[in-house]
Amino acid sequence: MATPFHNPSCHHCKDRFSSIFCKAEQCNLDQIAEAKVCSVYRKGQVIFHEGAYPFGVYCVNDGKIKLSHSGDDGREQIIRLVKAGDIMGYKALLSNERYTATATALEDSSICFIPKDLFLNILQKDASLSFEMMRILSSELRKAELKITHLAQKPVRERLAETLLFIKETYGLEEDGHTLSVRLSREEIANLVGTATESAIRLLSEFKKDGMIELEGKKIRLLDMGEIIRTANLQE
Amino acid sequence: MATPFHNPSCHHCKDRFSSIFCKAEQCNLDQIAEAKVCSVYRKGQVIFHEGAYPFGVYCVNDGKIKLSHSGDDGREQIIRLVKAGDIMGYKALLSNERYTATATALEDSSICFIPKDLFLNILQKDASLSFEMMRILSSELRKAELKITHLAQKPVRERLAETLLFIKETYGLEEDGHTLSVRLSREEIANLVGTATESAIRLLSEFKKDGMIELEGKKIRLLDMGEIIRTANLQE
DNA sequence: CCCTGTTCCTGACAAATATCATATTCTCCC
DNA sequence: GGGAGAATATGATATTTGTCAGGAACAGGG
Repeated sequence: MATPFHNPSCHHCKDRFSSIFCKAEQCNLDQIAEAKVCSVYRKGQVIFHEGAYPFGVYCVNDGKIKLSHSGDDGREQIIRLVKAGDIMGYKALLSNERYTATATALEDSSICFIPKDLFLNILQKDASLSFEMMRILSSELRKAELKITHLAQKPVRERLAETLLFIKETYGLEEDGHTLSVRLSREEIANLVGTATESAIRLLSEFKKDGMIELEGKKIRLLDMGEIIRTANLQE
Repeated sequence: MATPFHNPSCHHCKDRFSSIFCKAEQCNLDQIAEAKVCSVYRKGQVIFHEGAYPFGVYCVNDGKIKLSHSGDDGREQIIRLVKAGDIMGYKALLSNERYTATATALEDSSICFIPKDLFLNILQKDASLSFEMMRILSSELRKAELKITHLAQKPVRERLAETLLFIKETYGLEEDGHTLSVRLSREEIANLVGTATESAIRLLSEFKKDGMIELEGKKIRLLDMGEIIRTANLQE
């Protein structure tokens, strides 16, 4: 299972200015810093499971995580990519229901756990934290609705290009300025796009043939951003 | 344009126990009751437009409204059906961006408008109201993510059956216990399902032939709920 | 190092769905 | 009531996408 380790301090967390907690009042931050438990999860490890009851909220200190639904026939649909500074598991907590998604580490990650009672308690007291929470929820909802529209209306080719851009937005590029700084299997890419693995593979090959990208194992280099954006056919 | 009329009182609103405002403190409710402006919108009228800036939040006193994105190629995707007691326009307000959806009345509706400053102000002060707001956002997000999974993984036939169930859940049935109490065009149904209008029409005909539903103009009667549920193939 | 299981890739084919064309029916307005 | 325009219905066809099959490349463990 996950390995606990010396808690990194919230006050020195490298994401303390970008995460939701940058809005929290100092005294509340102190409480969180004291109560939280941090653990290291290895690549592939599950942080929480769809169907389980939530006991708190997770704040990613470092690493990359995917959140996915397991569809009826067992196929996975990735609904969110989580990065350092992001929190996860709040939806289930707020609506007091079970997790609707499974969180799996895409690489070794260190993740802090904040107990339910404390988090909800602080949320009640700290208006600016709860406002920030609403902002996050609104923005996720907006993205989800856009994704619904695109799934319903855009062909796989456009959605794949869009997904590449989305991965870049989320996790950024490596030092070379081209390579996506996350390693995803073709199946994971397909599950992000919402298509069959073979279709994703085929289209990636096409993109490569067209000079838009370069493939080397799980490395994906975005060569022609202009053409990728054009292929994604975004208007909004 | 919309016709203003004598404001219905929040304190006697038939939805005061089910809407988000049932959680608000009394004094805040008073403020809202005083500041709000209510208007009647005729069927087909637009309440707010995608791309416009929000000046407040809308609370539906009576009627039925659709919220839709206009896709790149002009095809509409319906992302939410709104009923009496629901609020709308909060996403744009909270994230301080423009509307991402257009709200159109599906039938004559009376809708209250609550100015932005007041709403945000009260949200800051009233912890239980803002908690309720988070609950609503979480639940919408959950629904949106489920829809993403289904769009990506389920065939149109199943999604259509699911959509019929969804319409029933949202707007309920008429007195006969079978007829959906909303009149939607075939195109609107298709835009809810995320498919071509012709496909929706064809499948509705099939459902009818199979005895699951009965069609009479825009009236849809759900005859065999068991079979509809089975066709929707819901597991979650 | 080799073996084994997994992932990746490509081709052939099948199924699902969209598109186009054309009736038919409905609706609303004069 | 009659006519114009829209909505609905249905068939034929094209396109997109998924599925299946088989081989190549790769990764990890003994």
